[in-house]
Amino acid sequence: MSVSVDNFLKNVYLLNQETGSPVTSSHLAGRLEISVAAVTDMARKLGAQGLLDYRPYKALTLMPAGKEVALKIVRKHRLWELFLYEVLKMDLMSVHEEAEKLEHHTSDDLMEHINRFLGHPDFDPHGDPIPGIGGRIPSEKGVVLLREIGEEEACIVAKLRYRNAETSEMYDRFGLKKGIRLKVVRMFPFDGSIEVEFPGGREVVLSEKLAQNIFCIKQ
Amino acid sequence: MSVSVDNFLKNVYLLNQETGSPVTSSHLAGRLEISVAAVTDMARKLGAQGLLDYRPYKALTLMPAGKEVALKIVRKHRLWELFLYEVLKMDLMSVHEEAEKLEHHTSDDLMEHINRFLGHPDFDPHGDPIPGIGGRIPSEKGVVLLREIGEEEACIVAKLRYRNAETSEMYDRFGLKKGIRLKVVRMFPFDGSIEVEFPGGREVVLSEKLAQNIFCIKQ
DNA sequence: TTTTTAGTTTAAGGTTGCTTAAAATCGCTT
DNA sequence: AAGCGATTTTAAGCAACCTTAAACTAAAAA
Repeated sequence: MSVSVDNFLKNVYLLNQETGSPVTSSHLAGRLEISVAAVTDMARKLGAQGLLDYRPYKALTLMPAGKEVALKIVRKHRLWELFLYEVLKMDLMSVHEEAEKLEHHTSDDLMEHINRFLGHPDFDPHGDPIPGIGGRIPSEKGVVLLREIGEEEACIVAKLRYRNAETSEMYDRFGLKKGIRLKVVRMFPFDGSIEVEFPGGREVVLSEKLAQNIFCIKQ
Repeated sequence: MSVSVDNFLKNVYLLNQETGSPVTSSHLAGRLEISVAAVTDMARKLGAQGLLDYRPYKALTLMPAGKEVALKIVRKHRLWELFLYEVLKMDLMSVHEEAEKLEHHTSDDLMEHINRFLGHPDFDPHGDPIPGIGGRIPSEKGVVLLREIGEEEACIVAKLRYRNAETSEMYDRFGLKKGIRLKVVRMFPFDGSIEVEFPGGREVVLSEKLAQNIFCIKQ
């Protein structure tokens, strides 16, 4: 499997997970930062290999073999992220970019050494589940979007979705971290923004766009 | 820098180090397992970029900028090898192949995190020196080829040069390891083979070809 | 139903890094 | 000094992955 193929399949998987909607060529092209034509090309090729269900003008769906490849790469990505963060003490902001490269050049054997070293973890430092070798995904019971928490209710941040360097920077700026306790003060239906209270009493308004990447567990 | 460019420069450097003789296109082609024509192509390209001193029909020499690239890759390779061996407890036989891939996809920042984690080491698990960031190479004072040791003299193995999976397997088979004590029993000028005694009295004859990869320190 | 338009596919072409095969050059031997 | 064998370069071409631009489709709007 080449890097391009791996990345293609991985992003079909992730895009579908994150949006919950069918993956179109243009979505994927945007995410991979390549032309739509290049997506069509690759999709047809992977279709022929039985990795992708490709039918002209239809949404892209992973076939079982393709999903297996995707999950393996996601596993490697998330294990690397945790390793870089926990063991090498790298900045949470850099681990994504590093893992993005390493994931494609890591043998299964090396990955299992890292897995063992980490003690077979279930979640990466952003709170995302690490798929198992068999493809099983650790459950995130009770984890919901911040917007699902009612006003005046408290919650524990369980997952801060990585979008790009900017989101990470904003998390940092606000002091948002996995495990932190937040109280939802007010929701503003007008623009979907949410006011929360940090431990210590500091109150902050989070934009809808940012809040959509914040997951937590009701308390 | 692409992987191919990195590998090209690295192997010009290593080939020159190991043989001590000028690096020809065919030598390099053999080592990189690509055609001689491909070497010429790349050499001309790197010449134009000021990385390599390329003149038709002449031996290949690194220019300062190219040597810098080469040393950086060698540094990354050897740091990774040590890390995989010491921290992740991987097999000495596999670390080379893994490092061969990782070295090209590791940022300077990540590398320094690993360097720090390892305590700024000077030698990799095969005993090869790890170039510093400035390109300084830790000295290997007193390290000589096994054949330089006189008969009836003892020495400590300092370095077992990695050639391929087979050499590693042979080291294993014989029980050759960095730090082990050997006594040279006899040298056979006929075929260059060397008879050595292991701790415990076991005596073994090593072929010239194998012995040429064994370095040690006189005792 | 027809038209519009957003989205997708096809077509033609570029770059990188490789290949094989033919031509050129080097430098040694006689 | 000329020729020969070994090495290197040039030439032509291929596969992967990408591009832009033109042609096409599908599904919503008129």
